[in-house]
This record gives sequence, C-alpha cells and structure tokens, in this order.
Amino acid sequence: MSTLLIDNTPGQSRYGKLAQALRDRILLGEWAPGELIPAESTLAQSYGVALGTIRQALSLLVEDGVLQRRHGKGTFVTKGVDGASMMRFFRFRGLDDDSSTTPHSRILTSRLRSASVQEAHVFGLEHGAQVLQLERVRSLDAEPCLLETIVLPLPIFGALADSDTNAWDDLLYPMYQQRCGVVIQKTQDTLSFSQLNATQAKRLKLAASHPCVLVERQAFDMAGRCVELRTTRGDAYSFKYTAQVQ
Amino acid sequence: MSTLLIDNTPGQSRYGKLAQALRDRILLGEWAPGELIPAESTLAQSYGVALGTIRQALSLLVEDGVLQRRHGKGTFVTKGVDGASMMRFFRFRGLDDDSSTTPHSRILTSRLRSASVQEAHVFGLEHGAQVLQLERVRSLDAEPCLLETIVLPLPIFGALADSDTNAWDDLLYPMYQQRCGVVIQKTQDTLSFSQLNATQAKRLKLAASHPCVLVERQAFDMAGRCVELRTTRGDAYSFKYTAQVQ
DNA sequence: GAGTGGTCTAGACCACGAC
DNA sequence: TCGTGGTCTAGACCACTCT
Repeated sequence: MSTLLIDNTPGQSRYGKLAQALRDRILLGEWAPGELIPAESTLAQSYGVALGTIRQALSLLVEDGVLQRRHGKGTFVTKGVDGASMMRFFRFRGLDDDSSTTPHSRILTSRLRSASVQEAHVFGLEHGAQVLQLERVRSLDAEPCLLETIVLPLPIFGALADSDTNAWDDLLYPMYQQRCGVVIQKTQDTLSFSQLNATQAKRLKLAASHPCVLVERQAFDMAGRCVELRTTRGDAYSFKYTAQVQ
Repeated sequence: MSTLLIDNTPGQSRYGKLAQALRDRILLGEWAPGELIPAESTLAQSYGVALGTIRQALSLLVEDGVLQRRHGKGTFVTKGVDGASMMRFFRFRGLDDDSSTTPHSRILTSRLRSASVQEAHVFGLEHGAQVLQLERVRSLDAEPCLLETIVLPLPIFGALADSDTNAWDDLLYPMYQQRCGVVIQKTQDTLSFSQLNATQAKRLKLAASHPCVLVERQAFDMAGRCVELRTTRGDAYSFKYTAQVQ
C-alpha cells in the first residue's frame, strides 16, 4: 500500500498521471525487470480509481514497452532486449536461416575521450563530458562480418572503463544490465549505404571502398534516455532485411 | 441505419467483428477517404452495443491507419490510402522531410506473358497462366528516382490489361481498388543490395553498375492472397530507413 | 448551445493459466 | 477452483470545435 493519491483535474488526465506514477515506481526499482506487478484490481483499489482507469494507465506503459500483459498470469515489467540483434539485417554466407546465432565479439580498441557536441546533446551531458569509445569486430565461424563503433556516456558506464575488455561478453546489453544496472529498453536503427575506408575494409577482410550497409543505432534505457550510440558496418552484399506493413 | 447486427460469441470479440464490419463498409466506399463517418453514439446505437465497445472497434481502425479521430469534430476516413509508400525507404535530394509527396509515375512497358513457376506458385495460378508485367519509372520534380517492375495475375487484373497506361494514376493501389475491386491489405518488403545494369542505369540517369537498393515486395489482398509482385530499384546513396525495436 | 470525441465510474461476466 | 487480464455495459461529465 502506498501513500499515492491522484488528485482529479490539474492539467492532465487521471490515467496519464497514474501511468507516470507507476513508471516512477518501476524506475526506482520497486519491481525488477521480469517481475510481476500487483493485479489491476489491487492497483485500482490502492489508487482509489476505477478499473478502467488503471487499465488505461497500464496500456500506456504497455505501448511504451515498459510493461507486458499476460492473460491469466498478470502484468510484468519488461525484461531488457537481449537481442535487437544486428544479425537481423544481414544474411552471411549461405548459412542456415538460424539468425539466433550470436557472432563472437573481439574488442579492438577502448579509450576515453571528450564527447562531441552531438553526443553530449543526445546523451544529455555537459559540454566536454567524458565518453567511452569502443571498436569491435564481430565474427561468425572466425570470419569477420561486422565492424562496430560504440560510444557510451562515462558517468553511467564507469564500471566498464576500468575492466578488462578481453573478459567481455559477446552480447553487450545483458552485460550493461549486470555490471552497470542499465536496462536497454528500446533501440532505433537507421540504415543507409556507404563504402568502407581502407582500415575498415582490412578489418573485415574486404577490399577498400567495398560497398557496405551502415546501421546507426541509438539505444534507450527505461527512463527513455539515450545511453548508447553504435555504428555498425557490414558487407552490403550480405544485407537482407524484411519489413512488413500491417 | 443498417441491417447489421453483431451476434455475441462465436470466436471473436464483439469489437473485433465491429471493426471488421466497419472496415468492410469503408472499403466498399460507403464513406470516401477524407469523409466523416457517423458519430460514435450513432454507431453504438445502430449496432446495438455500448459506447465503449464501438470505441474499441474504432481504436483498432485508428491503429491500422484506416480512421483518424479529431476531438470535437468527428472521425474521418484516412485520405491518401497510398499505404506502403516506397518512399519510406529513401530520402531523395535534400528535400523537405515531407515523405507524403507522391512521385509521378510513367509506364515504360506493359505486356502479357506466361507466369514463371515461382510466380504461379505465389499467385496460386495454374502452370502456364498469364500475368501482366509492367515496367515504370517514378520521378520527383521530373528527376527519375525509382525503377519498378510489377507483375500481376491476369484473371484478377484483366481490366488493366486492356486500358491505356497513359491514363493510369501515380498510385496503383487505389487504382487496383477502383478498377479491379482489389484491396491491398498487407505488404512484405525484402531489402537487399545490388547494382544497376546498363538499361536500368540509363532509365535512372545513373552510371552503369551504380549501387542500388533492391526492394522485393509481395502485396496481399484482404483474403491474404498474394496479388502483386513488385521489384523496385533506387540509388543506394539515397537509401535511408529507420527501424525501431520495442 | 449543440454536437463531437475523451475521460471516468461501478459494476458484470468471460477466457486464460496455474494449482 | 481461484486469481489474472479481457470484454462489455449504461450511464455521467469534461474538453474541444463550430455556428
């Protein structure tokens, strides 16, 4: 039982304020990712609102991906996206369609530097704040297939700056969660076309100026803050992506 | 007032069936695009359901983009059922972000031929059945930007085979609906990378072997049958597509 | 002021999942 | 069988738009 009451008519709808209140409680860690929150009827009673109102509030959070409903079981806090796999954009070398295979990761470089103006803006950092920049190559069957540059805001990912990159996992998002308490909740990928420069081509064992597909990703945590910028390059001839409408 | 009644519990929810019924009435042209449909209270009364139920039905259609609500004014049928514009995959020549601009279409060739094995299969046609193959170029500000090859199963699109291609509209899907009664309900686009051959390059005013993005589309009608195969080519350097996860 | 969609209530019953 | 979310009802009042 909480002390929260929802007054009725300042500027926002009641279910809007309820959604914000519940979002805050989730972000404060009252319920962990994957955990069950109280039943709708319980919430309605404890907030003193009708069932329909709390349902509208929960629907907002479900739309945002913060919550997931399961008929007959309850409402859960969303677990972070492990996947959002880059592999969904590519089909490498006549493999099985099993896109669930995770490419092996090798960190090439790791360094601290000052954030660019654009980075400071998207991360919401002060001018001149520090970021951690990583470069890594990802391989399938020992064949390099993706080249990635990853930029992380330092205050949040300080724990990673001091750790041994050789001990890092192939998947970063679960590692972010374990080591830094950061849950990646949404990603946005923008795809475009480019060509590899000499260094990039060498690392992917391709010719210089070879055509590539560029994936520019912004990853967001549960609070909706951008906490990772990632640029991925892969052979354009391996690019294959399917999009459905309706 | 219509004769439509919604029985209460076969296999689907009441609002689901209401949504389907309303969608059918829209697709049959009972209300034109941009037109106002009856008020929620009126619809609720004429279908004999509660207001909340009709609101759920309308919400489904709003999500689908079939309807648009405007507080204080009413509910409108969405204009410009262009549906799945190819332009969402490209950003041509530093234009305004207004991706709603429709490129002009010019039909280059139109001919009847026998369906390939693969085409017969996806269309569900007999071996050796006829298809209509079109080639067209699409332009923005008189600059060619997309080259398309379109294959249509003849029995359904017979009306188009005999008509003057110069009188065709820029948007095919509304025309399919008007002239052939075919409503495109779902599309699936597969993107990959390629290069233009000499003929294609000439039509797009680009150099031979210029890199291009290939969009292979299957379009499905309300019954879920594939009724169009379309291959679209556009300058790879104009390719830009954004995908979100959760 | 009249008509529209938006919010909210307090109930009822149904469908699903686990025990 | 019980607790969960999903559907549905019949009202009420509010906020927006037009005339």
